[in-house]
Amino acid sequence: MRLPDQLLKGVQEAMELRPAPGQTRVVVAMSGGVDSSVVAGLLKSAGYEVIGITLQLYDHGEALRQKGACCAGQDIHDARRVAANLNIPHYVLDYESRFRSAVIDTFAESYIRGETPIPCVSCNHSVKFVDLLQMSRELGADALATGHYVASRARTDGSGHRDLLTPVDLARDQSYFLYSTTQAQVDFLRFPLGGLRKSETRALAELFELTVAEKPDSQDICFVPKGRYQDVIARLRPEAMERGEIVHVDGRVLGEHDGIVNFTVGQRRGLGVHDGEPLYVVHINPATRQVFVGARSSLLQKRIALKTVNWLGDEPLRGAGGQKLYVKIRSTRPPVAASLSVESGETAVILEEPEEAVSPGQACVFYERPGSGARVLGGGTIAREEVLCGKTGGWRRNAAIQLEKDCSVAFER
RNA sequence: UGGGGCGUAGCCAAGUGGUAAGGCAGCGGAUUUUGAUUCCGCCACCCCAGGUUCGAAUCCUGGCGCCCCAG
Repeated sequence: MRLPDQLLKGVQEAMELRPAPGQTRVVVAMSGGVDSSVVAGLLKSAGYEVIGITLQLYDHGEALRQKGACCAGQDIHDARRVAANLNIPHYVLDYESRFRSAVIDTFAESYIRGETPIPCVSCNHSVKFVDLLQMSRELGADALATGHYVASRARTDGSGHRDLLTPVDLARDQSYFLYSTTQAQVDFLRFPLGGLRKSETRALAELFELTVAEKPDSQDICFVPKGRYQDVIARLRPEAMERGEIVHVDGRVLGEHDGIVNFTVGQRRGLGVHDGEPLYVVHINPATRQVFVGARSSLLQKRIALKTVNWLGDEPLRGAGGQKLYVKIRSTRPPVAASLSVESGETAVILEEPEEAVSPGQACVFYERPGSGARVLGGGTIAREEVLCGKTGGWRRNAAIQLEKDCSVAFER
């Protein structure tokens, strides 16, 4: 099959690799899905020397037939077939133990701490962009390409670095999951789908006659069979399933729950308690196993403290305090205006308008502006920094919402 | 054992003769490469038994249960 010259030229330009494609070796991270398969096809068609690598990340037994997963069982077969059809070398690497410690264990730890983790983030910044990237270098590759819907572009300041950008197809934007990618990793990575819409990718898959052309998009956590992540945690850290109180922010105990693992800040359903108006999880205290709930309005928050911040801006993070930017605190909503605060080593974001359900453990991702082609300036993990009131069991946050006047006992920062 | 009130889904609750609002909780689905959110859909023959009526959750009678006031 032959692709339009314009498309191939576009791919080459987006890759921004020095020698001609024929002298350039690119490793493609192939998950077995449509997107990364199309990337392999595109690069091969554009003349690059393509090597496909698929990571085997978790058990190939029970998850074998799971739909919408990646990186195990059927998906590995799919990737292998695609590579064979495209006539490119393909390797399957066993990263199970690495994945278990870097992603699955971390995932469980986070819930134990009363947070809501994003396994895709830790997978990207550990296994994929550290181990796989290292492997790519060892294979003599000039770049590692993935099927993520993000873009990147060489800077014009002569630094030799690249910027991470939001993609054309904002409905598919995956930059939220890639904020922790370091500058060095960004420099080596390429994202050939950043300029395409998902529908175009599907069309290309048809054109390449890929067996995965109609495969459904992946969904849910890849290593969790049947979407019950609680089961995974229960096996790893049973203490996350211990019962505890469900407490209204005004101090009333409304009921009991079956473990803090079942809750995330901002959650409404599945609480099992009622109070006339809808109740949302407002705070989780892992030490006492209390889950605090309250009205939707008590979820509003303007200041977001961050930890483990990754900064991709021009000047060092230290000097970036006060910088205006846009942030996303969840993957599926457009970024909102905010400013950066860097004080005595602590990074926080001050939102121009309060947001509800800022969930600790989730990501706060920085953008220079809304829309496509915007620079991703990094991001951080949303930290827990609430203050509990020992006296009444009531709760307040940042003094912004004062529910109790007599709060004196401040702990867990 | 005098007086008064009440009994509608798991909870709150509207409906006083015309064929059961709404909210909370729950369940199902859509959306989503995390978790959530959001959205859509589902969810009662009205304490029981008789009676009046073309027709009763609504009226009458009798039960049963609960609450309050009084002593």
